[in-house]
Amino acid sequence: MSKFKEINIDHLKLSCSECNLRELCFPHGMKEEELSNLDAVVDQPKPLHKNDFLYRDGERAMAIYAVRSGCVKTMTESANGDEQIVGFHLPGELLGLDGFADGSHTCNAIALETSSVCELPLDQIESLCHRLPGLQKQMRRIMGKEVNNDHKLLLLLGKMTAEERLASFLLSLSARMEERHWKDNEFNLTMPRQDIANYLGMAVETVSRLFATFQSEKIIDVDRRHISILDIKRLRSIVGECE
Amino acid sequence: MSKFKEINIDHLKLSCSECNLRELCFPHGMKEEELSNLDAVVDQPKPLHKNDFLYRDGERAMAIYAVRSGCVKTMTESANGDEQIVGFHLPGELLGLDGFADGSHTCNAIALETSSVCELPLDQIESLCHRLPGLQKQMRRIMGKEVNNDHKLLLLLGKMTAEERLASFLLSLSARMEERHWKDNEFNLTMPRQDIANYLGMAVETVSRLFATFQSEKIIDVDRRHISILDIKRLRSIVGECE
DNA sequence: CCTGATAATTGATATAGGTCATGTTTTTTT
DNA sequence: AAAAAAACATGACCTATATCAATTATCAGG
Repeated sequence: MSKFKEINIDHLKLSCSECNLRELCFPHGMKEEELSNLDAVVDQPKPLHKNDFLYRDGERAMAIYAVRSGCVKTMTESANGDEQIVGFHLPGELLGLDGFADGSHTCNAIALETSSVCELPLDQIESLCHRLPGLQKQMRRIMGKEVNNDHKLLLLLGKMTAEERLASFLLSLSARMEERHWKDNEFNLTMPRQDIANYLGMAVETVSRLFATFQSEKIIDVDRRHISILDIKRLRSIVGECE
Repeated sequence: MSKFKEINIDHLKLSCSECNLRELCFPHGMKEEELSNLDAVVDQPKPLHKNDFLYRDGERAMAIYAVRSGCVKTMTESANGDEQIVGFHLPGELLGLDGFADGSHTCNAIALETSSVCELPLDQIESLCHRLPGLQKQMRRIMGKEVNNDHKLLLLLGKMTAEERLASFLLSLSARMEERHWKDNEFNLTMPRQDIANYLGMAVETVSRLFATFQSEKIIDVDRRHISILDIKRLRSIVGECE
């Protein structure tokens, strides 16, 4: 038995000003006194478990969300039932902007593993943005980022080969790991191959085969969901980036 | 010689409150007195000619733009030089949000034909949104729409067959024609086949062949750039929408 | 610790749609 | 009006990647 008392950290609210993700998240570029205003409205509900929905297509949009830990995927559904994953959201990344157009979400947000999120309620955003110019500006930046992200993905799906897509995916993950001051050459995939395949617009089998190829070419090392990037230059040259 | 005096309509400013596109554009949902505030800052520079750039990738973002007449395409460039068209913007539709992330545009915006646009200068947006809650709300709606649009396109590129893509494209155009109270079953394409192909992630030849197939099946009538939709139900069933 | 279920790999085969080549029509330039 | 250049169409062929099938590895629950 531990001599420490067990406490339920679910109910411990971590303030934005103390959050180590603040530079990636809502608070980016905000002043100290603005942050305390933000803290007052940001809620942290209990964590999501694997496969829990954060929100569903068609549901009324109540908030925008920031991932605090774990990973959340967003996916659109088509008329005839097939789905396209449009994003994997890592800690510090935001989601829920799809509800801005007409007040209802247009995609599903599902936790890939146990994850906690922070909520910024929509009904408070208006007044909050009015009081905090920093937040207003950050909101615009966030949306711009989302749009740019989507554009990159459109380019990937529209113009790249399967090999380029997977290389691009790994590079994107690596870069985002670095942003979080985590190891950028060694990380775990939080999603199954199926989800990677769906996101990149190809078949699972192709993902498997490409992982095998990259491994045999000593570009990466794959152990189940654990990825080590051995030759990032090769990855970059595959997607066509000059050094 | 005409007995009427020639006037340069380029310098005639049409106010937002009088614009017949106002319900699709910035003014949507705004009150009468808010509109006059909007009018005061919206600029209408001289028209763009075919192939003129409205803005370029990397350029500092100065404004967000609304198409008033004509059509403007936006395209992203990849590291290795290939391009993906991410949108065709019809009158009343907005563009330029890609500059919100870090103040610089990340795509090129090019006129497909002689087009005029209205500009809402970025440096005035902040104070204007502060004064006009209606604009603030509309800005959010606009961004949500952009995100939803991109998601639909991701689904198209990630999951649909060439046939479904082209059908989907025609249906989207038709719906947008209707929004503008134009004929929704008969319209002219403003873009060459090459651009359609690029946008839909396929080869020009495939676009040509599919137009021919659709025509032979009496789904549409194609005469060069003129499209008549003969059987919209068939188009809907191709993309998998139930009636 | 087993056991069915899920996830991942690997091989064989098929095909949607790309690429190449050629011809025609339309548009632009001189 | 002629020439050059785009834009578009159509046929023949090919390839990247999907699909199908079978096998192995991993995981979640009793």
